[in-house]
Amino acid sequence: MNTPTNSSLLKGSLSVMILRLLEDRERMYGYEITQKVKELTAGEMAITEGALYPALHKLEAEGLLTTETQLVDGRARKYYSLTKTGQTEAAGRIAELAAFLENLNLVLNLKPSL
Amino acid sequence: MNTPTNSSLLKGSLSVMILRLLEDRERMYGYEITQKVKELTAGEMAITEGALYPALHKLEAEGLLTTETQLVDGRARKYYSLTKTGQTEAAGRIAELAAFLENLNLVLNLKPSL
DNA sequence: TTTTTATACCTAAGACTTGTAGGTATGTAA
DNA sequence: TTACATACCTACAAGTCTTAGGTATAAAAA
Repeated sequence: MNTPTNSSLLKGSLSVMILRLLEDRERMYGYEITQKVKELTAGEMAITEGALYPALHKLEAEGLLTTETQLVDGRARKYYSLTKTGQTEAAGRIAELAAFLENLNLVLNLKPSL
Repeated sequence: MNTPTNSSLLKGSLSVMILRLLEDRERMYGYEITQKVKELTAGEMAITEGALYPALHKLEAEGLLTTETQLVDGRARKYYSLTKTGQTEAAGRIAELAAFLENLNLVLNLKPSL
């Protein structure tokens, strides 16, 4: 397994990534999220657990996520899903981030390098 | 003057925006940067001065920027330019951010909404 | 003439997110 | 039996940003 090149996230993006992943899936558990992100980015992006779990707990406290714990192969998994409020909020926050990224690109004016 | 819709930045992007703007320009002063960002984003993105000036000072302390103060119309302007080190570092940090943004898009998998 | 707006710089305090660095525990492979 | 993958967690420090002030000059509006 190769070491991720991007060790740090842009602060504020993690919770939106979580919400976006859960928009497309019924439910996910924490460890699964870390693996899915690695998979989607070909190992280039790593979600640290020290950031992930507090983020999940905060989204749950905000009422955007609900949990159900399940025992699989003798190990406890905590599945997270979007609440109804979470679905609405997710759409809003994702749109907000998308708008920001468009503006960021306007400022950066990056030339296509490939 | 319309109120910016994006009140918050993705933490970490500001310094790269500054470096990118200075890549294309000999020199800029703080206030000019805030106006240029507004202009480029049609007023949607606002750089707060409370974030901008500390960021400029840090980049200068890191040796990436140099300053020259000039009096224009009775008001002092502090012009910032990239140092030689700054030019190298700018290229690196911009590439790093671009790579991160690509990975972020892979995770977000945003559908074209317009 | 006085007040407001635009220009132009600055800092302090607090909120918030993240990385580092630990910890616990089970199942499986070496 | 040792290491690795799975699976959860927290405390602390570092860093960036927003909010909310401050100072000062020039020009425009009231």
